[in-house]
Amino acid sequence: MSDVAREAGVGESTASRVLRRQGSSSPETREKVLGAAARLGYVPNRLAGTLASTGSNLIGIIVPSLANIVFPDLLRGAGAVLGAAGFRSVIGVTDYEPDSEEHLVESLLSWRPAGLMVAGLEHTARTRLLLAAAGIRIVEMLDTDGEGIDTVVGFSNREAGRVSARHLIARGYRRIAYIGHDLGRDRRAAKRREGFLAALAEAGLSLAAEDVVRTHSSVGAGREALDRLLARHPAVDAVYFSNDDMAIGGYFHCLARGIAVPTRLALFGFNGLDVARHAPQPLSTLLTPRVAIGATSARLLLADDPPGVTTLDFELIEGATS
Amino acid sequence: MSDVAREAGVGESTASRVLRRQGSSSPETREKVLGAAARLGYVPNRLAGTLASTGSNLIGIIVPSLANIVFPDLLRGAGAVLGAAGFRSVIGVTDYEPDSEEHLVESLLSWRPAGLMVAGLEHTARTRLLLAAAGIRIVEMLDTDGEGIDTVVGFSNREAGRVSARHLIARGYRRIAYIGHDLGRDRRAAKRREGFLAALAEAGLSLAAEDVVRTHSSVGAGREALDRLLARHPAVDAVYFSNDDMAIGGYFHCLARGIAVPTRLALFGFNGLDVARHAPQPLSTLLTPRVAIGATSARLLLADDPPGVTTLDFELIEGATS
DNA sequence: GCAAGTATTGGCAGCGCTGCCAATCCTTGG
DNA sequence: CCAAGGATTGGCAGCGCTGCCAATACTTGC
Repeated sequence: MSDVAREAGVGESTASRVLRRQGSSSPETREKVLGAAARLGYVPNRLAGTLASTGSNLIGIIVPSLANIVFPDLLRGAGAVLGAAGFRSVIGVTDYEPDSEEHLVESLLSWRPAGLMVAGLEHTARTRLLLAAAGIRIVEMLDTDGEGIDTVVGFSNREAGRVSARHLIARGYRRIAYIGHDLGRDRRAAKRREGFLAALAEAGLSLAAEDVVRTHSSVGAGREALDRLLARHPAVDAVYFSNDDMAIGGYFHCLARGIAVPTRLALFGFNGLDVARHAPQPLSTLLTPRVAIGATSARLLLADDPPGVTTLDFELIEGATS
Repeated sequence: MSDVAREAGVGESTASRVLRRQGSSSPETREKVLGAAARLGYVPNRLAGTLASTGSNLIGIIVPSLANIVFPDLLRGAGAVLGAAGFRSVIGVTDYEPDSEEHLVESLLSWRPAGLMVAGLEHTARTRLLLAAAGIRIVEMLDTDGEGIDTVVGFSNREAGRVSARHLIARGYRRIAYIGHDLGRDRRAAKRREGFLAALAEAGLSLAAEDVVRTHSSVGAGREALDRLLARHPAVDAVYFSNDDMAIGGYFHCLARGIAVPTRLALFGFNGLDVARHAPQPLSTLLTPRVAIGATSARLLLADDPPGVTTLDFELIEGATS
């Protein structure tokens, strides 16, 4: 920057002020500085800028995965709001490992971000400590079943499970099964299952069958799981899937095997993915406002409201598979 | 850090050395410093660290979108390699706007990243200038049809289009249509279409019909486009889609309307998405090594090989829809 | 027991910028 | 024409760390 100042024949502070369009400067000075900067191909150094001033324009965002479109959707919503406000996102992917999350929090914090967004409420004790002590706004996303550190934006996964169960029960299904994926790591999916079981219990029912794969969720896994489950429990009349990826797999299995949906077997998912909504029979599922949660989280991160919980609820999509 | 040094009763440089596990230090000193750091809840400041030293551990990654799983896949591959090497990704999303890309490049460059990864070869003149002058490794991903700035990792989209056309021709289809999405912005999709048309021409054929939606690609758009196209051109016997999202939509339309695939109508996509491969009839498509491209790009970014083009080719999936 | 290493340590400049404050210039009103 | 007040400008410390170098402590071989 001092090169630019010299080239423009002005002081460093003046150059700095012009380049940041902050404070006052005469039009001629501005022109001189901008011209010099352009001539020299000057690219500011935000490291130095941020170090010298107070706040950075970096926002850390931590998600468990990028393989499931849910999280890119979240990033998309957040990125749009942050980008428009001149902020940049630094992404960390935990792979659903709490320890990995802890490292990422440390690592991202060392960049002195203006705020941190993280998916979920479950963290290691040290992660919570780091976040609480960071002195920046923390937003936890996608879940409201538990204690937040600062700001929380999402919905109740337990309630999502309950709503799904009540829907199936109301439709008359009684031999209801569950098909899920790695629940030890995906805590939100586990909460949905809990809520689902609780609502079944309230109706005097229990799970007719269950198949939980060890891998992460995928269409293929859902398809295979349903095949397995029906082989063992042919009397099942409805299946609740841990998410739409799995449910679409189940739906494909039914199409392939000529299993009538929903007369012979009902299917219910979670997320309201684009592909699920445009299937020949739109999948019955819960639409989650993922992009909106990302956007709202970003907005709250940049605002300075008091800590609190913002609920952006899911919406029941009746579909044609239940 | 000076607080930590004081608390530990050592000099700043010693503390710095211990905290970076670099250079030599006695076990006792190390213990003292680490203890002090833990007691004080010390979080290093990489801004200062990077400013004082030479290189940062930030890598800028610029993609056009997060709505299509292709790009999260790319990020996933890159992130895994980068994360393992202690690097962090700063993401920018251009929304397919070259000007937006230019701003992002500037903005990311101001963080003095150790390298920059960007999807595609098409940039504004100024973007190319900025990238070429940045003095860091630049990797352009997903396309090899054109001039790269430094390192290029991907495949030929034009060739992908050609291969797809030849496949359909070899299968005996002659009244072939194209269904695509916003080609002005998605240059790679446009190149595939070009290659496709070129191969048709080589066989003495031309497009029997075409429907290009203005929006970005989606299952719903593909479904509607096929409906429209068949209404106007019922004789079409095969459709090449701009990608699997669109093709899946087309497939769903066929299922819903009872159109026999591939006997009455063949469908061909691009990308080899999970959902497409597990459909009742696996979609005929080209599988692109997106995660591998991300990973390879990251690896080359961190290595210091000479500039060049690395081709990671797509693979023809015969599927059951052609 | 001593010189010649080798391991360990601390001091300090400086990375490139911004914030503060003082200096200078230009208006305006009387 | 002059003083007061605002606009514009420049100098310089310092953000928190690392790299360099000199100083000190400990080994080893003979």
